[in-house]
Amino acid sequence: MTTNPGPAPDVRKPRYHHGDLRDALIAASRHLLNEQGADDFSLADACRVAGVSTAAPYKHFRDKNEVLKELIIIGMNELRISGQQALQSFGPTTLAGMVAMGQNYVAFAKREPGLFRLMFGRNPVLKSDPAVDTCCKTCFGGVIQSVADFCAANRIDQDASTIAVELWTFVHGVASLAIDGDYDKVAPGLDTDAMIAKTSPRLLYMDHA
Amino acid sequence: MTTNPGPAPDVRKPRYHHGDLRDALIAASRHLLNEQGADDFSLADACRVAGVSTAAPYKHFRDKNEVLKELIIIGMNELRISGQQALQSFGPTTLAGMVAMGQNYVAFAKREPGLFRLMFGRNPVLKSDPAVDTCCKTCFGGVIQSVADFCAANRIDQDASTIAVELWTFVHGVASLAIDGDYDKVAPGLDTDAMIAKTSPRLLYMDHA
DNA sequence: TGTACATCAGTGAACGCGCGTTCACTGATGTAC
DNA sequence: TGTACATCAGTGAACGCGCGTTCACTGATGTAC
Repeated sequence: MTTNPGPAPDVRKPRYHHGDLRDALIAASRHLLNEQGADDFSLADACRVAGVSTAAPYKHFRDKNEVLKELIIIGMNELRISGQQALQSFGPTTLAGMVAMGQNYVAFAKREPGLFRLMFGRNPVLKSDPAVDTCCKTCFGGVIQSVADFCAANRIDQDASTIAVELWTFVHGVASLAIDGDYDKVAPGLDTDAMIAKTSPRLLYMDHA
Repeated sequence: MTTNPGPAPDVRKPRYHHGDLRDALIAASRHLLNEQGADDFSLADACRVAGVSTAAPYKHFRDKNEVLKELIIIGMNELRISGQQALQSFGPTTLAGMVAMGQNYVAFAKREPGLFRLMFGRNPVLKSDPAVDTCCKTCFGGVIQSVADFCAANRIDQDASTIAVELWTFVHGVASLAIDGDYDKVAPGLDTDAMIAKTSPRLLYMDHA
């Protein structure tokens, strides 16, 4: 705001008050989650990355699960929004838009494999949280609505939510096998974007259109 | 063999020598894996189930990873064999056979979710083991060969291994979303067998046959 | 058939480790006067 | 503008816990004589 803001506080030197530890811990946790896997993640590691003591998080989060819950919500929102953007960029009722949304799903998983596994892995304690639950349903519901719109616009005479679940299932399979390294065993270097583009028309009953 | 074998050793009473601890530990580990999740599995738990001290496994396995590796190999073999059986029971080049193989894959995952996640989850240390690697490739390769045979017999003019990977991807997506409870959020009570039966013809280019 | 002995599958106690969480504390910051 | 004080985000030491693994041992079993 001012032209001469004075000497900025030296950010390199650790200060007693971090200033934005909450966000820093979320960022550190997210980074570690993706870097070293969802199973091995420890809050203590995140503290080390953020440069604070292991007791510091408890000033901002009730416990470790609160951090993980927030990460799930953040991830679900980002996945939903980026999916909608991918869809809109090609037109919400176009095959290309559907393909882009699927490719975006897999790109997200590849970019943030640990976060993706946290979001979709079995974890009843985290997923039964009302805020998390709502967020997941909003994300998945958005996909289904998009496919429903597509079906209506393209006069596809099938139950839209059935097709949506099938499409979701397929791209989720792609994402899972890709980030878990299972494709490497039998189809190394597989072009998952191409596979999604090739498969989507069949799943959407547009193979012979 | 004898008509009067004499008093059998009381199996209920724990003996000093277990007799078949190796198999018992594998069985206990498998049970716990499926019961309480792959992430939380501990060898100490398996020892408790088997009724031995936590040092006992080291007479039969080098370390915990050796147990997990063996479980992956066992699971992969069972999955491969049961898949072939499902296929054969309907005829190896029939659509019904393909569907049955896919349904068998998902049934396996639902029956043994922990083992399934261990088999397919990211775990470079375990999966880089030569025996495990070979076993995985044999299992996946068998599926691809089966789909190739199907394509050849049904004069499907597409690359068989591409179709095989697509089919595998889809059923893997079904299995993952089912056992991780993600379907529950948006499609509770989903009939996954029906979905596989409904989707397979499209994936196999037999929709309008 | 009975005895001495080698084998080795089990024990149980101990180790070091890293974790999540708690606790009394400390010191930087903002505000009231 | 300067000072007293409340606030509260941080510290660091400690806790209990369960884990994987090692170790010297023990006792059941099979075999040689």
